[in-house]
Amino acid sequence: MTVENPGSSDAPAPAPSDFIRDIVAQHVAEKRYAKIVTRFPPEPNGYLHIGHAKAICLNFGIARENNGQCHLRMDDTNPAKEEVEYVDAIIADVNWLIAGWADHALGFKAKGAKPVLEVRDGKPDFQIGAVTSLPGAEPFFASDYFAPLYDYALTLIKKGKAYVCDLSPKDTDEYRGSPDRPGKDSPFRDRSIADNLDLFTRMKAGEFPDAARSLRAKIDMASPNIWLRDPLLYRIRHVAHHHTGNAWCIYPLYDFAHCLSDYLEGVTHSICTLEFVDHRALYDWILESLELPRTLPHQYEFAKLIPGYTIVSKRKLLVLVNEKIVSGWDDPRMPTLSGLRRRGIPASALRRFVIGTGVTKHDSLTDAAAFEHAIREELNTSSLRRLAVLRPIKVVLTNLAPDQVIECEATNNPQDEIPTTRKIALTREVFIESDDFAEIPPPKYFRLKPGGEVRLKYACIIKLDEIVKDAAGKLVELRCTAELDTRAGFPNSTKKVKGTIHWVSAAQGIPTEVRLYDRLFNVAEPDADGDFKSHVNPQSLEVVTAVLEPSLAGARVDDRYQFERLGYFALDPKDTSPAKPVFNRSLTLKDTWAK
RNA sequence: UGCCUGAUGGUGUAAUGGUAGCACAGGCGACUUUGACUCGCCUAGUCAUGGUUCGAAUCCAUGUCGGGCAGCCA
Repeated sequence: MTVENPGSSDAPAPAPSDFIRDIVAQHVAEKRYAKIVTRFPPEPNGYLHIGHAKAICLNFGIARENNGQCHLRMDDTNPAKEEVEYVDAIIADVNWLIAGWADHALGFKAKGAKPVLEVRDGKPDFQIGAVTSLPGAEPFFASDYFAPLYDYALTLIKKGKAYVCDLSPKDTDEYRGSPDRPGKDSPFRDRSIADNLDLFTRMKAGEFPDAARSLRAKIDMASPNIWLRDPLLYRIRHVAHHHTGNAWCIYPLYDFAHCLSDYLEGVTHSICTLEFVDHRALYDWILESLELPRTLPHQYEFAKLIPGYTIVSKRKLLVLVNEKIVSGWDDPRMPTLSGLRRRGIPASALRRFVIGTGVTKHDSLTDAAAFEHAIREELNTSSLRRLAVLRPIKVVLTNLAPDQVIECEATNNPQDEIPTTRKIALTREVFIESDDFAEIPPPKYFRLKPGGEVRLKYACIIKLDEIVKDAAGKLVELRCTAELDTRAGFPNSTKKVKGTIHWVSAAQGIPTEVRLYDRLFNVAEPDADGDFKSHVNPQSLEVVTAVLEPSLAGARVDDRYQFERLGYFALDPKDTSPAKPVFNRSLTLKDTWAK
């Protein structure tokens, strides 16, 4: 996935400055690079989540702001964990998240384009095929570089900087020492270059079983930095790879593959999270040891986003999926991009949030309220107001004839500069929210109560006359009088009552199902005690019956709605059918009364 | 007890030797045919101790506390 940035009159909004952007800006001022190139390199072993959104916005954002390019690259060097399903999901998620930036040309390369190995100054060099814009574009794959990577390994061996080691995984561990105790040299460390070349070639040829041998960098077994204690570069794995099939039985490890993939793609700024700080010395060592002809990339690290009330570890999210605690990776309660998308969260809100958290070098827990605020800010301006009643109770307006229909005008979005309206029908029988009636009201209850008055939004004020119950004492209906002269345009239209509630005509409403989501966990740091499963919020999903105003029959998956006084809702893209719309609640409205 | 790295209101951040600011959250009030939105006001902070300096969140020293690193994972 790479696309040249053609520049645009629609310049990106000024991004808040941060220490990485400051570094890039300085490099641009120095004209250190011909073009700024970044990359977003997920391993396709799971779905992208909100933490990745930050890395995506950072990398694609920096490229965009500097007229550069950002590559979506599958960091697929471990075939045992990776699947095509994940590759496809990652592509879809990235496309969704940066869709609003697509005109700025980011990240995909021409379909089928492969890097081309060249020789420059007697050394192997590498050129990416032409980059292009969508459609038909595809992401980069680290596995596309297996051949040149193998050649670089050979070069390292020839320089005496790498050797084939026969130590078992267990012994390798043993020899590595510990943080406060130096390691000791492998007995195979001083093999001749010829032997190493022979052995490594045979490793590639498949002569040895898994883990029988490995290729290691020859650095320093006593280094205080553990990652410099002769780290493994290649391991033997007789397993098919999702992208390269059975072409290889040796696979490079992250540290070897990553820096060289960056180099091959012409990446200038390789931005990753803090846990790789210790790896930077190795990143540089490999690149420098190879004495490469072109400008080298450099690694910069930032603190990952840790949102409250959820978990983002792929391994643990997988547990939620496998143990069916959620319905799948795209369950609307999941912090995955696909889950958030299905829940109805706009990509723009996610971008607004992650950009707003800033970029620093210290870990921090981000308040869930900050995310919710970003979502409401987006949705408040863009969503269509509609009336929908959850857990309905029936109200009979006794002074209306059974077939009487009173047309009322409702505003579609009061935030619009010139708001449009639609017609809704007031009929003798309507539904109201059961929460909007209390037989024994708490203090300061503004809604419907015995002897009380309340306004039906966009219609008129009603007065409660009688509460009808069945033999068992269960509420059957509320009998009220409609004060028709309090409608808009009538003499008493300005009459004030404390409460205004929403409603839907019983005759015209659409009965359906609405899914109410809440936080998946009931504590801010679910895994603080290592037992996240015990903190799952049992009320994170509630399915309720609802009645929707008739215009919602034409609801579209891409539209966002605010059910007035309830929150923001969107059609569930999976479970909605023409016969039955299913709405997901993306988020409630802010509710100061609930406190 | 090795190496790396960090510390600013409750939370997230800005200030790059010169008035500690912004946002979220919280509180009070105004407005309101959404207890929403919007608007106004308020609460609250530089880890500690020294030093350099006319002046320190920023530079230096020491300490304290936190995070990361010992996969043939990324």
